Amino acid sequence: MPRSLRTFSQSLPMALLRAREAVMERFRPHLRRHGVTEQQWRVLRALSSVDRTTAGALAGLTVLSAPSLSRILRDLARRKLIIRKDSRTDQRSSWISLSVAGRAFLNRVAPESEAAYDAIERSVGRERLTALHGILDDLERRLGAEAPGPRYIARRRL
Amino acid sequence: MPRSLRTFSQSLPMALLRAREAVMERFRPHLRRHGVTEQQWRVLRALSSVDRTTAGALAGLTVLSAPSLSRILRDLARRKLIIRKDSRTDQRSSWISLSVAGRAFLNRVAPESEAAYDAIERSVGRERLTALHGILDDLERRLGAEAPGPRYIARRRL
DNA sequence: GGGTAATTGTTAACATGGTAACTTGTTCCC
DNA sequence: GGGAACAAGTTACCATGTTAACAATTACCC
Repeated sequence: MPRSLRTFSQSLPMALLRAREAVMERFRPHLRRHGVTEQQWRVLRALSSVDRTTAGALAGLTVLSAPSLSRILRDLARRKLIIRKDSRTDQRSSWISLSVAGRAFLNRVAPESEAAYDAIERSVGRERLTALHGILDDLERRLGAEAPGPRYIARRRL
Repeated sequence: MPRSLRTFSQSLPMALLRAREAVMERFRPHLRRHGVTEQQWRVLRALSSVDRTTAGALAGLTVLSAPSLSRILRDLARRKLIIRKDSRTDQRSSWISLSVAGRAFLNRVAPESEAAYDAIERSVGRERLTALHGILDDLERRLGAEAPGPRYIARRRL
């Protein structure tokens, strides 16, 4: 087996991509059934944990680029799942929060999501999942410290 | 700290996404400099390890959807980095392989990629990386076995 | 062997992701 | 307090993701 071959299948980005793909397979069906995309769901989930926030902070939390988030927020606002309210202190940005309908939507979908997650935990094992989270967090910390680049938005943990 | 909040930042899909993002940050600059997208690079890398293959198999290896791959192959063929040759036994598909130019391109870019990977290994630690690969593979095996869905293309390892 | 079903890959249509450019507003700092 | 640098968000553009429909070929199986 030539070295290059082993390298490709063992490459970290591919391994992370495949793993994430395998996990998302378990969530996509019911997100689809409820009519939200994966990214929209990320935004709603993030909003469910912060009372209110700005677009920039949301972009960091959800790992979405500002332009993508901008469109997603527009659509979610159209569907009345979120509310935007102008900031008084900074007219460039606005406060974003879940609407009552948005919170109701989350409460409707979240249980299925939890169930899927529980199934994953049963398949993989709690201790292995815990170990995985630990390593992923550590990797992120060790790699994330450098080369923030321009217009970097801190992807701080909640 | 409410439970939902902890759940979001600890969700496995988000953790995998953030980790992959942190890793890709180290590769994007030089891919960009060499004028290939992340997905094009995945295809070239996969081709570098298989002599020749079909579109379906490539889709599995690179975790790209068939339509996306179809476009990418068209573009890479236009740039003369790959070669397509009709199969004799099955006229629906064709054999895809790197061209000489494609191989030269890989040899030019791969060293930088290797250097980035080495830097990651130094930051994270070899044993931690090995452990991570092990857990990711295991997770994939445990989750991937079920629900293949229609038109499933086996994402078998190299 | 011949009709039906399944497979392979492509194209089309539309939503999304990312980069860069742009607009507007804010901060800095002299 | 005024001009330059910076920051937040949106828009424009192009590559990709996704779903469906399609064409061509092959496999099934009666």
